[in-house]
Amino acid sequence: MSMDFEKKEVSVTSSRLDEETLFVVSQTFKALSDPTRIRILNLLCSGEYSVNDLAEKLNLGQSTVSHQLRFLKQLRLVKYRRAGTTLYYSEDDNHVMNLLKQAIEHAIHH
Amino acid sequence: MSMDFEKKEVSVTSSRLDEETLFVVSQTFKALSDPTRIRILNLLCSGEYSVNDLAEKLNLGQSTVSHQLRFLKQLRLVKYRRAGTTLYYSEDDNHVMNLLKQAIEHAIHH
DNA sequence: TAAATATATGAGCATATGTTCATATATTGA
DNA sequence: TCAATATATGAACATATGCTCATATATTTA
Repeated sequence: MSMDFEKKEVSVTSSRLDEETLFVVSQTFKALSDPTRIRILNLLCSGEYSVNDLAEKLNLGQSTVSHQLRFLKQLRLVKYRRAGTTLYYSEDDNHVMNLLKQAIEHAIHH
Repeated sequence: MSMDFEKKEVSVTSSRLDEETLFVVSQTFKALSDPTRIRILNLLCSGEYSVNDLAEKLNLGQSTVSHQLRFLKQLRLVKYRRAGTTLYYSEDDNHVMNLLKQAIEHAIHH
């Protein structure tokens, strides 16, 4: 039925976390820790959207969306394609989107 | 060799996120967005530890660890067992621990 | 019951974060 | 080139966050 996601145990590579790994991991989760960013990423799951599209659909200010997209773009979680003066944003990190989807599924079904 | 973790696509149940789901998801990721909490949870992957154990092993203040454990306990990510005056903390949410492990694996191997 | 040990808690502080407002920049078409 | 449209940016502000210090609480043992 295809709403399955992985429940298999994950083995731990290293118990010690080096500084860089710690930073990357915390930054990744920080990106997913804000409701506005979650809503943006969740919408981008369903395709491309311009900044104004996102702002309208999510009822947010244009500036708010733009700031958050800059944040997400900096972490390479989203990318954009230009068409005239319009920028169409889309997801750019399957792994992180998968983490988000897992958390959403888990939250909904519990 | 067992350091595999899931890479399968996850399907999306709903494009609209209700307030509660949004809150739960953001809180979950917020818990994982701080280096100190990541280090604590990562250590708890390998078993039980008292507050002082955690503080020593991670070179943190006792109060810092206690405050963070309260945070994690409130979200039911950890639980504890009492033995005299000592409280032994351990993980209490396989799903969230799995999210953390996936992110760590991904960060290390990229 | 008092001392020792382990942990929890609250206040205070510095820093981080997210939004808003105003404005700058960039692209297109007349 | 100028106006229109879309987006980006920076400053300012309120709030959230995480750590430290001092102290409170709880359990055990003498």
